[in-house]
Amino acid sequence: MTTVTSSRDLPHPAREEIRLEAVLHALSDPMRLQIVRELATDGGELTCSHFDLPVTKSTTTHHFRVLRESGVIRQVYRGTAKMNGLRRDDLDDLFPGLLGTLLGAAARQAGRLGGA
Amino acid sequence: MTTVTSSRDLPHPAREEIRLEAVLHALSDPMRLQIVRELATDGGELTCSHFDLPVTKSTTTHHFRVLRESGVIRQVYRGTAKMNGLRRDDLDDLFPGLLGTLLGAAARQAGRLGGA
DNA sequence: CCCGTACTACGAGGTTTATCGTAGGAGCAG
DNA sequence: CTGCTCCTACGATAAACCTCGTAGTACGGG
Repeated sequence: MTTVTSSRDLPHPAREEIRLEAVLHALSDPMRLQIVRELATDGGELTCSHFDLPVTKSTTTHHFRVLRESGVIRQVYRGTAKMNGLRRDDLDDLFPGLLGTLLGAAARQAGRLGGA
Repeated sequence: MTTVTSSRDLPHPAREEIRLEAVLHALSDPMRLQIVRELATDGGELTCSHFDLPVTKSTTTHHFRVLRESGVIRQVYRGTAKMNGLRRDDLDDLFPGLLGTLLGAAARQAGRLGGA
């Protein structure tokens, strides 16, 4: 049972290699924070093309790579599509509560800025 | 009772102007994260010169300014010294639990990397 | 008034970053 | 095989960032 999901493989940092500074830097970009927020509310995996960001496709690819290389998301090919998912398990293990608090803070700010 | 602490005043963002992205960006630099960690463990106010960072004085000034302009710390002159303190009240109000979780994550990583 | 201490302002250098456009590879439907 | 869709790689550009050194300001002590 070799469970081949795809042929192309993408480099991810191991759990112990994830650095807090890199995670914070990754999330300090509005575009990337938005991506992570959508991934969190969905809960599962989303394709790159699902996101409708106000930047070109090239730039979107760049942001996804920053998120992956910092250890925030996991990316895997499925056919021609590339699925993206939060590394919730790893992040919660390394930094308990961080992801949740961060998402809460982002939601709070979004409500404050965009809300009535 | 005019409680004049100093003549020079430094520009701080108001509480509602503090942006999560700016806070995360400020804390994504190892030097600044270190500063914030020391300020947190101390609890009170510390002078700039108290910190012994592996960079020049100019660079240290720069980092303190980034922290102030992002709303993470409050700076005030007291004589020739400049006192630095965390804006715990404002941050806790805007982003409940964020500062604590962030400091916890930083401590955890420091223990993991530097510890036995 | 002069000097020392504490911090800043400004400019420069080198790296990183965000963004784009074009060209191209990998998989799937005919 | 042909085409289509999804995504990537590369190069370019302009902005931002970290770092430094030098010169300078503000305050307090003698």
